[in-house]
Amino acid sequence: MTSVQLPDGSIKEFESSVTVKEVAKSIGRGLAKAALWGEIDLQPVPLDHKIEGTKVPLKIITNNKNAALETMRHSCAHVMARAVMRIKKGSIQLAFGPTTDNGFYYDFMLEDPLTESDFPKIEAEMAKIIALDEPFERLVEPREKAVQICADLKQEFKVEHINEGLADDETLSFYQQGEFIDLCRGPHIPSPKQIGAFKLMSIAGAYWKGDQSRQQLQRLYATAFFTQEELDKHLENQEEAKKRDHRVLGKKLGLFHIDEMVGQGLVLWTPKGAFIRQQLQDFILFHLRKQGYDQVFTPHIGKLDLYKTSGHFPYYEDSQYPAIVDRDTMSKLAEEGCTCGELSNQMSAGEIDGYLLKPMNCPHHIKIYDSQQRSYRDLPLRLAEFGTVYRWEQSGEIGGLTRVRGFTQDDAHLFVTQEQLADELIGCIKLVKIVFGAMGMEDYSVRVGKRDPDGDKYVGDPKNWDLAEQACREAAETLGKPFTEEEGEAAFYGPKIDFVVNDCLGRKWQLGTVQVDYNLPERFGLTYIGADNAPHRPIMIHRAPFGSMERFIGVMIEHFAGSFPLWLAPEQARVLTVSEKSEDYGRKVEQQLISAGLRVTGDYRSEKLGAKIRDGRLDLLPYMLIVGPRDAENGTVSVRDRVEGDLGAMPLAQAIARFQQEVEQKTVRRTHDDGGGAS
RNA sequence: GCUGCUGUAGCUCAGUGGUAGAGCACUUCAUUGGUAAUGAAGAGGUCAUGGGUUCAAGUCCCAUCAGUAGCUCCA
Repeated sequence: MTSVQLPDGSIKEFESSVTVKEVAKSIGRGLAKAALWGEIDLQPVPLDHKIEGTKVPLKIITNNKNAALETMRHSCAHVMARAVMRIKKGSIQLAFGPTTDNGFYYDFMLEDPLTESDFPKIEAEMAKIIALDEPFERLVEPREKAVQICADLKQEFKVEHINEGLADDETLSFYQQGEFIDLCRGPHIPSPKQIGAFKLMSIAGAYWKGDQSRQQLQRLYATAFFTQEELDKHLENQEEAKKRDHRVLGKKLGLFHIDEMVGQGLVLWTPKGAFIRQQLQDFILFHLRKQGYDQVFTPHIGKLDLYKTSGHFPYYEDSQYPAIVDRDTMSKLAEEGCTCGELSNQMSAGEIDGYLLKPMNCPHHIKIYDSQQRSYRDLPLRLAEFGTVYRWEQSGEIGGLTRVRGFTQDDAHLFVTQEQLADELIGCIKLVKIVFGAMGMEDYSVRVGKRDPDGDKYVGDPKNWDLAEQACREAAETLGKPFTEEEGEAAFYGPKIDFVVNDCLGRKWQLGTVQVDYNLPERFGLTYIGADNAPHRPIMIHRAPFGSMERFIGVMIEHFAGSFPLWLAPEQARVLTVSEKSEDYGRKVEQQLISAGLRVTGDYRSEKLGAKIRDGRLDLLPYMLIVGPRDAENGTVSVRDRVEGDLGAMPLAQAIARFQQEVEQKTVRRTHDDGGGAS
């Protein structure tokens, strides 16, 4: 008599000993098919494991749970580490080897560093280890013994981790497979044969415990799946994702250029990309006017004094372009043999003045606020500017449009009273909603950053902070989608709401942001005269629905996979002539469309129609207008739609009306094969 | 900034120490066609930059610049 207790507490009874597989079968055929292995008391057991006894606690692990995949991948990480230890000479320190969304990695410190040329050897060794089919055996040891084991293995990271990271654990578990033993919480798969297919992906540097001041380790990335088909599918998806990468599409579609000679992270907008950017600006401007914003312009530089008052200099000096010093001062300093360090010290001390390329727009806007006396009747004052700012981002961090050194924020600063704060925040959120809504971007996450209750770095009255955090929360609620509240994520000057999207490779980027600020009004001594005829301190809201035009457009290119909706497409339609005989009619059609306000070009080459259509498809044109003798005779165009394909001939006026309506309504139409939006 | 990889024609890439290559794009000519590639010819290069090794360097070594995967950072 054997009985098994399932995770839901139910008991299954059997006449004699049973295998895990048989238990699964007794529950259902589907489960038996999906079952990969069992788990008894955290110990994985294979499907043919014989269960005996009463009330044996059994969990059946299936393929359709991510947990199974993660367990298998983590076991594969052990196999990989074991293979590396067999292959590489010299000392090898193991760090951590967790799973990630797409696979797993293991961190090593090696005397003989890894390179990609080691991959085939490591993969072959892994295959050998898997073929041996040795189980992962769990060992539980008391602290002292555990430390001793790691010390004997000369695994100093593990010793440190037991003493610090796992200081509260009385016992520690290890998993051993053949000669390889590793401190590990588990669980593992019952047999390495469960690792269906694996592949080493890349090597990268990573700091021990994520701390830049600690040792830099080598991180070996890999992935694994239960079947070769799944791995192949994954690799194919990765390839597809690369094709919609905005850096690839930007080049292919001629949207922007970044030139070595101009400088790292400095974007040159080509006509097509500039057009898209202008459309987006016009779009948001329309809504800003409706919401009572005032547009301003401010210069790209400002005196150091401005940033000393704001507190951005010298505190953020390292992430700014060096200050601009006037010519006379510069030559005097050069004669004195002044070093960069001295120059910087003198600047912070205020001994010499200079100008900074603006790293943000707020100080300039504050000075506009402060340029006249303000009454409570003037508030809220909303100053908006597409303000270009420059930041000295670390060289290794720069890439494409998503992290650059010069970028334009769709910035605005709202000067409000405490009573107005909540409503104004809701207004800001509304704009963000309009932006994401117009793009059909639904897949973004919202984070409300609150102060750390134990922190002491925050400026402003705690009572006002409570009100502001509450206001942020309520504003976020108006989005009608879930958001996270994160303690300690607020800036020191106020709470904020951030909007984060993923790019085509799964990296997260913050786009829109709405931030409450108690600090700058204080530092600049801003006031307004209240109804009580006494001066009061306004509160500032910094907000940018797009975030930066560069980053937003980068993410947007990937979201649409380059197939922009008609209102954003730089080239909305192209006239294709069937032969040169129809060129006159084609040019007439092109001209009429242009007169109707559409962005249209013509392809009058002596190519075959098929070739012209192919080129148009590759350029991701929303519409192609095919004209031949038949159309010339009937005054029609044959419309080829990016989504629907050939729509047949229709009168030119009908086609124009259709396009104008689609532009007017900012319709977002998605083809089925463009992935449905990675962002 | 750090670790790994990469840099060859406008683009995508081949080229393991011995005369610089392909496809696409471009130009010209022929062709005049109805929904994803007509044919032929031509032009196009300081092999990222600067040093070094060698009889000889696109190829090997070093440095710099840039790109890239990741780490760290991001007012």
